[in-house]
Amino acid sequence: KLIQPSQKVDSIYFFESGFLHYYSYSNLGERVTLKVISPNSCWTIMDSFFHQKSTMDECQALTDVQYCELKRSGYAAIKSENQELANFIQTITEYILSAKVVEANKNSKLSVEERYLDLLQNNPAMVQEVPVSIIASYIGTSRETLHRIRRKLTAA
Amino acid sequence: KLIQPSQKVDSIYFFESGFLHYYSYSNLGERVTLKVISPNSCWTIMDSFFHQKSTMDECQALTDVQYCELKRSGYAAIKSENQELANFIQTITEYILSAKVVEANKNSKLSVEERYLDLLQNNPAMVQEVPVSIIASYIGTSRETLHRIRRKLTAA
DNA sequence: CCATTATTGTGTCAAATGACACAGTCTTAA
DNA sequence: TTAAGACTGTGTCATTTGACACAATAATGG
Repeated sequence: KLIQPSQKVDSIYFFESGFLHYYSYSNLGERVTLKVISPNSCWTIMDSFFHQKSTMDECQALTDVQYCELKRSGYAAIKSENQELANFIQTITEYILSAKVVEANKNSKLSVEERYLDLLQNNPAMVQEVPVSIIASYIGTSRETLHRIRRKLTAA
Repeated sequence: KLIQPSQKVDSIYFFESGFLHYYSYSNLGERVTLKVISPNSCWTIMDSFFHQKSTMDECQALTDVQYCELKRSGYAAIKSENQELANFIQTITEYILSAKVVEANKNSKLSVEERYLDLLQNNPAMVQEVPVSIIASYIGTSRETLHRIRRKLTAA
């Protein structure tokens, strides 16, 4: 539990290298992977960052990680700097929002196996470096079922 | 196919009454419900609206519908009106983005049955007025499995 | 009012999945 | 080098699910 136990998140992070595991627990106590954060990506727990709420989720490094941090005060400063920067941030926010919806819709349309194939295509490094059990939870299935899928794929 | 066949979406809509079915097709040709739009909510296909792309999804009214429309030009006009309105839109966008992520994370943690119970709690009108087959597709299961869940619930 | 269609309820059965158990492999630290 | 721990591979089995088929019940349109 290196990065977040159950606290307020006051920064946006940019990860230069390494993989992180963002997860939570279902009401049956089972750990659910919400996201695996890959290198060269921005991330924060938005609900906590925007609304200054404490989160119940957790995040921990799966490998060594290098990252930069933009504090809330820095974010606010950029927004109030001038109109252009504010507009730029608005554009980015719209972009991320749109991408989130597209991603959610894509997942609705894909089976577990298709999600795995999609991962293999778009993020092979993640498949290699992150434990199978976490990948399985991320695509919404059990370790064993993911293993069956992989066995089938190598057979072909 | 009353509202969108496969075209560009140039407006944000506000629905005053009625339910809409937003759906797409998997690569096996099976129809997948992406969202059921309830009354008193705002909606658009963001990827199409923000990036002026054409969508492959479809949307049709399930009941009589009353709505308002904000065209892209109107949206741009509001944003450029003055700094306060632009900031307000930024705040709303951040809010929606955060809510989307929270919703996606919640769904990851819930089983099909829990999603149905959640719907019953938070949107009983939708459960009553929208066909079971569409509700089933929306929560990610078959018509029959949803039926089994409902049978079990009424038995208890 | 009847006929047609859409939607819902239900049973059966094959297929997919998750849980469990355990063996194999790899890494790490003493 | 060995022991411990973590992760992976794999088989079995009970449960769940989806697909199919069809009856029952609305809803709709002449």
